[in-house]
Amino acid sequence: MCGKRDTHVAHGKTRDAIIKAADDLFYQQGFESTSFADVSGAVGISRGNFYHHFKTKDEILDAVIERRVADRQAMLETWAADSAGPAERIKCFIRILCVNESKIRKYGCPIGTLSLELSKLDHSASQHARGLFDLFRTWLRRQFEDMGPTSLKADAAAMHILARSQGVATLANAYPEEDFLERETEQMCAWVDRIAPEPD
Amino acid sequence: MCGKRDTHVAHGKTRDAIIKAADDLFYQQGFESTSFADVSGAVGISRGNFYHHFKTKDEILDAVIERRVADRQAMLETWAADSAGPAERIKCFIRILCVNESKIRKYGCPIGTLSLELSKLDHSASQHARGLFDLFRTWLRRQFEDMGPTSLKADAAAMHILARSQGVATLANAYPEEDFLERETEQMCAWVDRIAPEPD
DNA sequence: GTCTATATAGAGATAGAC
DNA sequence: GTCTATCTCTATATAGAC
Repeated sequence: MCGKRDTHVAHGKTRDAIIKAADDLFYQQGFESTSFADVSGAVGISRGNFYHHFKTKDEILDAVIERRVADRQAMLETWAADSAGPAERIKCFIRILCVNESKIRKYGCPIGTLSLELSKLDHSASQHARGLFDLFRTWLRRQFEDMGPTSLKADAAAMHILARSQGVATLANAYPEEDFLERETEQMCAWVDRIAPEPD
Repeated sequence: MCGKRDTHVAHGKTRDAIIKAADDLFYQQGFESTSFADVSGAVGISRGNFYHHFKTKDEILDAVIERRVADRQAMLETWAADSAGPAERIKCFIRILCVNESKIRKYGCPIGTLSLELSKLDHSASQHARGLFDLFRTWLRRQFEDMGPTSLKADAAAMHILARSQGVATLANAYPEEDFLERETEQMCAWVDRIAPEPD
């Protein structure tokens, strides 16, 4: 109809500000321990105003997940556009651990920690949050497929890289003082090179 | 003085029952979202009685962590006693993922999820909880040392195995339907064999 | 040691004025 | 669209009887 904007609701600066603030706070403090007061305080609006934009806390959560999906999707597209081959693209993924090192040390992985928290809360948005993993899984699988025949199935390789990234993030959070994050990412990159078939 | 019991307070069946119930609930629901009502309900006592045993919620948390430490320590000692060489012992560690598969799928790793939650809550018991990781890290390091000269430093190898276990647990929680847990643990065992020096 | 109140604070959520 | 005021529920924690 009016071009670019295909998503249902995107109106309002305040709404976007709420989502942005909630995104940060959910990451830093966790979903459950972040209150409306925290978010509205961060945005600089009253608690009452809140409910004009979101009827429930779960609605904000959904919006935050959507925001994260859009953000990561854009990131993946950038890598796909910028990098030479599939191996190099996969290494881009691995290196976000280094790029976001300080945040990961403080708060862990934004996707993994949210997934675990919602799982424990037995929250209905658990599946929605898993879509974030799906995004990376599918993208990684695609890259491994593009590599040609590898020793491991493309999806298994994708899950392997995902799992190792998650583990590194969790331990980097528990042991923030280590240089272990860099060491592990290098090992992971070496692993990618090892399973990649030699170029003709 | 009276032999075995060297820890300060161990009196009381009710106290132990509270710790046990809290341990389970903290694992299943998370620390923050577990209320006194939940725990006292599970034990079958009144909320008021609670405060005769624990003055604050943080005190229960400390007791739960202590309980987990003791439990894991006993487990490690069993493996050290039962298994032939260091490589076999390390594989015992790796295989707890399989042994506890159904719980891990539902709730993740009890150590990793607690560590991440307390980290996000910026909770003072965060360091205490890291002691659980330390336990495994030190034990694993010891096993790698006992292997003789390996391609990786013993502590780096220990952290590597810890990280991969954490990652597998997180993804197994997000994707409970996969047989990916088994595949990954086999890969990890193969990795251990690969870095182990050949027996003379 | 266990119970029944109760105090207090904070959460999510609503109503209605501007 | 934003505000203040308020409702309701639940959480941790306390007091005091048995």
